[in-house]
Amino acid sequence: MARPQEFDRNEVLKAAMDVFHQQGYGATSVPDLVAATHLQPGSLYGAFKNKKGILTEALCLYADETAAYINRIFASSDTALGGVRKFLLQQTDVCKGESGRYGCLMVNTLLEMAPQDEEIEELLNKHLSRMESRIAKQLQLAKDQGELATDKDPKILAKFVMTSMWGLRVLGKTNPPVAELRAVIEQIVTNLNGCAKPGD
Amino acid sequence: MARPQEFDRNEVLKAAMDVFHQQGYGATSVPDLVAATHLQPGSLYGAFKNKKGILTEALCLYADETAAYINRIFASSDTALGGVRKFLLQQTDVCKGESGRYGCLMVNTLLEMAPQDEEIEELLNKHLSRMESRIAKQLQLAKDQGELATDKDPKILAKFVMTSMWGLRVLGKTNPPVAELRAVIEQIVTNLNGCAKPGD
DNA sequence: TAAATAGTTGAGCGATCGTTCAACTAATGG
DNA sequence: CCATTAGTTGAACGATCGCTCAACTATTTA
Repeated sequence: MARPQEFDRNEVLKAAMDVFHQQGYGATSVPDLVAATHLQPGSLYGAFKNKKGILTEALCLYADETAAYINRIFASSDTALGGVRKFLLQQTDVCKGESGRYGCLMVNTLLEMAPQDEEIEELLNKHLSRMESRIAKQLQLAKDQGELATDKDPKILAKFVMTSMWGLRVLGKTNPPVAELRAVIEQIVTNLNGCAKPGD
Repeated sequence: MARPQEFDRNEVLKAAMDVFHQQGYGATSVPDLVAATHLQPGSLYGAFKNKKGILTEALCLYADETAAYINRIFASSDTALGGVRKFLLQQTDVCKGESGRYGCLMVNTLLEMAPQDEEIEELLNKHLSRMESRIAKQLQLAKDQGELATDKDPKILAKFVMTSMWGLRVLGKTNPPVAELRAVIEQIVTNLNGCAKPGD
């Protein structure tokens, strides 16, 4: 085995992820990453091949964290449809304030790099569609349990939820008053409620 | 007056705007701009001060074109609310295909540069809120003409329309099948229809 | 404990970045 | 028609970019 690595790979990735999240990929220099991770260029390149390799793994970490976040929300909801509603309502906190101004790392990176960088584009589409599938699954569950009107398509609704969330992430970038953010989200949730089975 | 400029300032800006739109600000080099505008660095810097100056004016041009586009749609609609509906439905064409993958220059730039670059952030917020005001004005008109339920706030609805549009621009980046794009837009328009005065 | 292996260090590489400017060119004004 | 003014040119500047690698260090194996 010889000499072992002195750093925790996940800690390093978390630090790199934060820098990419706050500054974007292009605006983040290798010296920035060196400062954030406390690793010298050689170690960084030894562990991740190159700058894009660091981004790739940081995106996977971010996607995993997001997936875990969604699962937590769905798990803590009384009804299936209520879980999706809760997810949207939680976007108030996600999008408000200083953290809201950093937006979503996946959306930021998609807009910065696609369609120029096909590799990153493909990776992001994979992560995003995984997220969409999780929401679609939840909506299918809602439908199975009779919470959703029978003429609604969970897959389309999941796409709508994703699209709404993306829009909210952009809205968060404009540093809006929390009241406005909440009002827009309520408008979106109203739409979702309109898809519920009449009488519920 | 001495020697006159040999180039058409608007043509040059249009060319620069296209490059920024397709590649993003950071990924666009000055040689890229030189190639696209057919101006030498000296002329470019003489006319626009620096790279960011070019972006600034390109953003203004883009915002003006967008404003003109919205006005055209609103002017060609029978009813006020129908204009907003038409605007959303038109996003199918805006977001689909190759051009859809370039997204919205304003959203792209906002996500790339804010909150790091406060100057660009402020400029974009100005352009975007001008657009939002135009939509709010149209929705107020709809309300005045009794097309909108009396408990609806045109300003909030305008924010909702903007947010939906941003989400759709991100969706366009993922290169979705046109049918999916249309289905999501229909879901959004359904929401807007739910705000119409009952019985219309 | 010596040889082998793997990780760390940071100076420095070539390439490219945004920008400048001296030389040149074309118009205007006296 | 020459001096003045303004625009164009493109080579070249210093800064910074992403990245490499020889020297060094720590750990394992024989």
